[in-house]
Amino acid sequence: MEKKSIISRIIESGLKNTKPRVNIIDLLEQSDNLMTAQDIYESLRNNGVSLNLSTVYRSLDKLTENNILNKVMLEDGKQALYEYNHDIHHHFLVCKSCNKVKPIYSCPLDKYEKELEKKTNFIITGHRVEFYGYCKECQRKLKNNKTLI
Amino acid sequence: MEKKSIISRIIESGLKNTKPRVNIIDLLEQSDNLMTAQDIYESLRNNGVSLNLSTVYRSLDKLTENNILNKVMLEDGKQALYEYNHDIHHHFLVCKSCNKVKPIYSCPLDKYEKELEKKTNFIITGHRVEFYGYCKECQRKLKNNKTLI
DNA sequence: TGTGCAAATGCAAATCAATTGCATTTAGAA
DNA sequence: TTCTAAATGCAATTGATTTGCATTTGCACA
Repeated sequence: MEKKSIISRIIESGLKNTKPRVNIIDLLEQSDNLMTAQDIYESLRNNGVSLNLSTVYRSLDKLTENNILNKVMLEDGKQALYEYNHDIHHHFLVCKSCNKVKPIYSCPLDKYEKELEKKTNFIITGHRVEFYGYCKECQRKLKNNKTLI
Repeated sequence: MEKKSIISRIIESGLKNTKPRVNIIDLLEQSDNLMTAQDIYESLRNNGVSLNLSTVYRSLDKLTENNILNKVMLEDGKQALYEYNHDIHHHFLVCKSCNKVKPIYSCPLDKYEKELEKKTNFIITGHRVEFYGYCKECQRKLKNNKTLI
């Protein structure tokens, strides 16, 4: 995404257009992988952007609040992951060996969710689904080494 | 569950039968709600059981490793929750207002999971689903107060 | 029924992600 | 250009969880 529309998204949210925010959004928008606050901090530093880790955390909070980014907590619950919010409903497929996280852009739950609302009297506003397993590469490693890393 | 079968489960796992472990399993087995390590620690202390918080954490780890308990990480990712493992596949319905967590004993994903395995070449070993929304009681509060707690 | 030893515990200190207080800087409205 | 709320940097703090180490305990085996 060009810088201009990143800046628009920031400003339309009522946030100030600052370098750390533009850099963070830009980085996540380019990235194929979800990133932790620390990942983001290091990646930007390595690319000559000077900023503070607490600024990264504060920016991520604001940008997540304003739906420019998504915050994702996987099963291990160690660190939060962030992704650019493309406004496309999706879930994740997580490899338990290499920890790669792959988005899945189909969702089997729409009908089920409606049923569940009726059955439970809840108003359901969202759901979270993750699949855990082993990716093709790690399956191959398993075959060769008889052991997963 | 009677103490005897709790002890059997511990011993069958190759763990030592200790008071903290029996107490923790017993508590979670009785409990209607998922509990944090802190919850468990306080509840046992209040019932006259003397034990240390780090013992609670270490016990929870061992008992989770051995599938006697389940560790659950919700979206907020603040504290881990634990439940007795009844070996019945289930998911959760979480109220975003009062944070109540309700287990759901139906699962819409079996067929979908198989499709996904084919499509992605992953071997899928498990999945996690949570629904987020507002429970009946909190909906009522919303109506009355025009604001959720 | 005692003995030995690995496993478990208690306690204090450490870790690690994330948050906060406060002084300084900055974006952007007027 | 000026002004002010918002954002940042830095250091200190928090809160959940983990770890090191000395002590205790469960339990296998004599």
